[in-house]
Amino acid sequence: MNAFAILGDQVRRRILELISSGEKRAGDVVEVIQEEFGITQAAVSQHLRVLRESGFATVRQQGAARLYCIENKALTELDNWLERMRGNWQTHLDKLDAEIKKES
Amino acid sequence: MNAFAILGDQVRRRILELISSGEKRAGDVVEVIQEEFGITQAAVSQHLRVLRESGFATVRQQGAARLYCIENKALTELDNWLERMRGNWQTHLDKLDAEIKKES
DNA sequence: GTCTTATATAACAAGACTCTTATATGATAT
DNA sequence: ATATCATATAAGAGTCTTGTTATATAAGAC
Repeated sequence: MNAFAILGDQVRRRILELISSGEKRAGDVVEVIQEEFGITQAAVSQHLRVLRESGFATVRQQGAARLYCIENKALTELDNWLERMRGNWQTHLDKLDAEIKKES
Repeated sequence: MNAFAILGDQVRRRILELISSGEKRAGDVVEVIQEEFGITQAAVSQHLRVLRESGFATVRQQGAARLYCIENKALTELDNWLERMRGNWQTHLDKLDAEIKKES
């Protein structure tokens, strides 16, 4: 799965939001997601795994708990792509502008 | 499909790149995608449809051809989300910084 | 050690996605 | 009107995703 596909899932986006402001225990994430989406602990854990393996999140053990934290490197990839798209588009608009000015 | 899911597909991202610098005939898009991904005209047409229906692209008829163009509104949605994520993350980092300074 | 708590994994079912081939539509040319 | 070109749609197959239940692992409490 590529970075965009990872974010294609609503639940994963929400998890990222939850861990983006700082470390959260897996259990706390589960609690919120369960309330909001009504899915099982297992399902949430699988999403956490996807985020881990794709580099969107990092984990560390703390006692019996596991703390998840967002890793902004992956977000950067997305951002770069959007930036490039916007760039192309803008170039196009600029050309149109130039056309219009030439005509008038 | 949400905006992120739309971009989850490699082919669709490539199509967006192709039409981001200005209008392109469906046929021209098909040609490039076919060469790069080896899929049929029908498959490309289906992706174009997804992009159309999700608001990522607009079309207009020109003779027998249909011209596709990127619509940047949808990209904005993604951008906003990334911005917000980065914001949360940054706030978190700032807090850590403050912590460290207090300690030293 | 045994029990409990926190989390991950396995196996599988249901549904969504993305192709394919075949066919339809709609514009242009003759 | 018919043929052709450009593109879209339909129906179906295979695959991928995302859930579920059941179970495993691993840490801490007693």
